Order: sequence, then structure tokens, then C-alpha cells
Amino acid sequence: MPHDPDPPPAKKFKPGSVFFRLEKNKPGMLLPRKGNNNVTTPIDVQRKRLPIYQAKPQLVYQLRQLNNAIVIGETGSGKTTQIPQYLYECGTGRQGIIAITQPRRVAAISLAGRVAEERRTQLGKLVGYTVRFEDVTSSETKLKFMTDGMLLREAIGDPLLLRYTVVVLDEAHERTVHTDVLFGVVKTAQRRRREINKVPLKVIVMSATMDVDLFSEYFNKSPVLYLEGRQHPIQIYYTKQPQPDYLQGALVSVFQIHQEAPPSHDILVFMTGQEEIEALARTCRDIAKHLPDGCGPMVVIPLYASLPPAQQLRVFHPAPKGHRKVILATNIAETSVTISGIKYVIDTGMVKAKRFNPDSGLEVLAVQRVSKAQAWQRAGRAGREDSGFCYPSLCFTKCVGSEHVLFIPEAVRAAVEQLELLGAVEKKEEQVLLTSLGKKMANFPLEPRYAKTILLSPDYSCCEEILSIVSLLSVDSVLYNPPARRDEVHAARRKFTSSEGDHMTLLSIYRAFKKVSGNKEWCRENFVNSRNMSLVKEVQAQLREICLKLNMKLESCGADTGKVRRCLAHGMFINTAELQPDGTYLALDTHQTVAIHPSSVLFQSKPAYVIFNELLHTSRCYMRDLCLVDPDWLLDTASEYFVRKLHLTKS
DNA sequence: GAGCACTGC
Repeated sequence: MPHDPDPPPAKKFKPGSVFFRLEKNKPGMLLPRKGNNNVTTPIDVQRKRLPIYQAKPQLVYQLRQLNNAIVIGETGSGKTTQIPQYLYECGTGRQGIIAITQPRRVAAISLAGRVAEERRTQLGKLVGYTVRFEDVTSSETKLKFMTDGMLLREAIGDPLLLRYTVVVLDEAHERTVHTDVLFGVVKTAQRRRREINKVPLKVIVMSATMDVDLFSEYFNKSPVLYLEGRQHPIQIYYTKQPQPDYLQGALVSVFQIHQEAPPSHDILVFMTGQEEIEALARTCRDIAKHLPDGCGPMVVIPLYASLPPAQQLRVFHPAPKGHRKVILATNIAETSVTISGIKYVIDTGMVKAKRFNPDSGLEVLAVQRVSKAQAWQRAGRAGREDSGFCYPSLCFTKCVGSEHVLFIPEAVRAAVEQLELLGAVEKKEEQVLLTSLGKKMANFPLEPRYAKTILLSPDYSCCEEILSIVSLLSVDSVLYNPPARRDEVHAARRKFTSSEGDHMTLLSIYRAFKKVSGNKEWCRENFVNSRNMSLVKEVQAQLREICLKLNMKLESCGADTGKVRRCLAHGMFINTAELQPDGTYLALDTHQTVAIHPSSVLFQSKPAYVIFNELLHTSRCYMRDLCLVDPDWLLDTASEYFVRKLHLTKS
């Protein structure tokens, strides 16, 4: 699957168009654009042809002076690859490292590769990258591309970020909890370093959209530098009223365009999920069969993550001559997959996403409105090679204004509460402080409860097993479940199924996998995803390294799997569910009624107490990945908590 | 007897 190494596209801001939002009195400047790029030209010529090159002297002059700057640049302006190099070339920040953060791993890796190529150096020397479970840097590295989560992790150990002289926060419009927290971290580090006379920290925020007032405000009203890129203009057609039925709206738009536009103009429709996409695909194909003369045929292609790769590739094949290609996609087409030739984007304005529900304290998977940044991102998928059109079902103003949400207070409070329960933090005079256990936990690039469970495992002489289980749960599923071969899958899996639950079943599959040394044929016969399984081995090796560094005892409990379950119960006690007289389960922490997910090996049985990995709120609230536990273990390890919870249950 | 948007540490 080709990935888009470029930052997300921005829009061509035409004066007078709906996208134009450059106020006259706003601080900032418009930097010139010029040039054309061609992959066959030498790399330094390519660099000089980038639009940003024309602005280099001004840009360098500004960036050298400023402690904070906001850079707005469109896709193809070259800001992400060039600005770090310009800073390096002019000697800014030579005392330390220039960090460039990205929201996605692939972006960090491919950008580092590109910049290393431009500097004619081997990746990992002057230019490197750091993402989870992969660190391609050395003592020579001065330009470091990394995921924002990775920088955040480093900030735990070094809040002043002293290794760095410049931090470039790229893709700032793609707001996540990570980027939001990073904003606070770099601002504090900058101020603290000034106060104690350390080397100053330069912070550059880069964004593809013009909604940067908040960024500028947050960083002491820092100047905004505008770069022009090569994006083609996109015309936005608003509906007069927001469509109440977004699917109906999308359907009408598809056929309206189909009747009016030349057949070579492809359409991309953004929708929320598999079921919805397949249903609309059927409807479109039906209607297309009964169109009046003069209306050409259409090819409807679904695109979502769980489609097999071969079917995903269909979106790249050109439609037969005279046919219009209509792609119905999830947000996979926003950033992960770039399709050329899209002239029209129809945006339902909706997305399926995890949302924090403050009432239950849980994350719920639900259909919701897209953020403004997301709507812009979607519109930008039209007009990548030529001018394009976008038909949003919702006015942009109706989108969720992500710019107002710097932190989600409830989510932060819930997270702190969890950390408190795990003993990772304690509150002292209104302050939340990391305990020594919390500091140990921070060594692991894992969710806190997994880190805690690993740290507990030597007490149960089962560190090896816990490392295996945590690794298995940290990668994409190692189980391959083709629906068409359900009976075969069931038969093959039966020999590994453990009555103790899903964790133990996964462990026995992993043990069998190691026994045959990862034999591919064995994987195929047993419906095991060999790539993900190999990844489990790598992850486990890295986690083992961290354990050794912490002087932990790496023992195996062999066949005594009760020890493993005790350890899991101790580490994951917050996720306990209790069987009720009516046959349902009650999640003890949140007092929610929950059920065993049908994919669990415990689906047919009704154990009195289980711990679970996650809750999935769909038609019901399901527990996934369960482990059978003994209530006495729970009372032993967190008695105060359980006495309180069980008391609440009974009353 | 159900179903899985996408990232990230």
C-alpha cells in the first residue's frame, strides 16, 4: 500500500474564495512560490525547485531570530524536509539536536529517509528517526525525526528536553492528546531553560491550515510565516441546509456529479465504516444500471482497512474507458492511502471514532462529526494534480471546532485516577507527582497497566510469560480469521484453546509458534499471522532488554499458568467483571453491565470473575480478551479497592 | 452468537 510521505495537503487560498482567511491586519507575510518538481532531476536541483527555496533567505533570517514561530505551508512547499536542513546549514541549534515531530510513524520514517538522501548520508548518522520499538539514530544525529508520542516519552525523563536546541512540531493541525500535551511540555521547557540560563530552546509550530490564532496566542503571540505551495485550487459547494441524512445526501451528490461531469473525473466519498460503505455501494450499482441514455457506466469501489490488500489495490486501477470511478472510503483515504486522479470529494462529514464518555469513564466507538481540520484534510484529497471540487454534507462551521479543546478535562482526570490506582502517581498539595513505581513504569513504551503487570511479574516467577502476553497484546492481532473458512479456523484453533481464557490461549499459540521456529507453513495451517507473530518476538526482546536494565529476574513459570493469571489479576484489577445472578456481567470499576464478546474463548462459559483487556461499545458493551481469575486473588492484592467496589455493588 | 475507523507509546 503506497503511503503518502507528504504532510497532509493544504488548500490553495484564493482571494475571495471560501477558504481565504488571511486578514489584512494579521501579523505575518506571504512568501513567494515558484518552480516545478520532477523526480528524474538531481536531488539538489529538486531541492532548489521547491517553492520554499525562494523564501530561504527571509525564512532563515526570521527563524534564527525568533524563539517561537508558526509556519503555515501547503503540501509540496517542502517545509518539513527543508526547514530542519536550513536551520542546520546556518548553524542554528548546532549545540544540540533538531527534533521534528510527526503524528505518524510512517511519516517520521520516510521523511528521515528523504532528508538523509538529500544530505547524501546514511540514515542513522546525521539524519535519523525514533519511533516506538525502533531507534535509528546515533551520537552523530543532529536532525531527528520522531513521533510526537516519542518526544513526549522522552520528556518524562528529561522535562527540559536538554538534548534538543530546536523542536519543530509538525502537522500541528492534526490535534491529538499527544500534540496538545507536547505544546505544554515545550512551552514549559522553554521558559524553565531561560530561567536557569540553559541553552535556549527554539520552538517552531508547523501547520497546513490557517486556523493558527490559538497556536500563535499560546506561544506568546509568535509571528506567523506563510508559505505557498503547489496545491491546485479547490472549489467548495455548500448545500444550503446541512443534510439531515448524510447518506442520502452523498448518494444524491454522486449521481448529480455523474450526470454532469466528464466520465474521467473520479469521485471519492468519505463515509464511516464497512457496513455503510457496502450498502451504499450496492445502491449505487443498482441505480447506475437504470440510468437514462447519455449517462455513462460507473465502477464503484469500496475502500476500508479490513479489506484484503488485493482488493484495496483496486482503487489504483484506472476505470475502463468511459466509466466513472466512484470510491467509497473510510478515513483510510484521508492520510494512509493517496489516490491520484480524484476530481471530486463528497464528504458526509461523519467519522467513526473512539470518543471518551465522561459518564461511564469509557472510550466508546461511535459515529460522530468530523473536526474542522479533518474536513479540510478531506477536501484536500481532491485537486492533488489538478483543480478539484468538494461537496461537504455539513457546513464547515458545523464541524466540531477542535481548536477550542486543548485538553479534555474528564479524560485527563480519569487517566490520573487510573495512575493513582496503579500507584504510579500520588497527589501532594494539589500536585500530581510520579512515584518511584511510576518512574519505573515509564521505562516501558506501554500502557501503564501493562507496564505495572510486567513489574509485578517477578513476584509471581512468570516474567517471561507476562512479557510474551503483553507483546502479543501490543501488536496487531496474530490471529487470522477469514470468515469464509470459519469452520477450519475453529478446528485449527481448538488445540490451543485454554479454559483459562484468551491470554492463555494466545500464550499457548505463541509457545507453539516458537517450538516450530516460526515455520510459515505451520502459521498458514493454524491461521496465525506470521508477520505479526514475528513482530511479537521482536517486541518481547526489547521489553526483555528494559527488564534487564531494571535488574528484574526473568523467570518462567513453565506449566504453572495459575501464576500468570494471578499476576494479570494483580496488574489489571481495575478491569474486573463479576457474574450477576441474571447471567450478565458487571464491570466493577464503572458499574456498567457488560457481556463477553463472542470472539472470546470464554464466550460459551460463565466464569464468576474475569479480568478483561478492553471494552468495546457497539450493539452492547463487550469485554474483549478475558482471563479467568479467582476473587481471592483480587482481594489479596487490592483489598481496599475491592471491598469498596463490592460494597457498592451490593448496596 | 458478534463484527472491526485510524493512529500512537
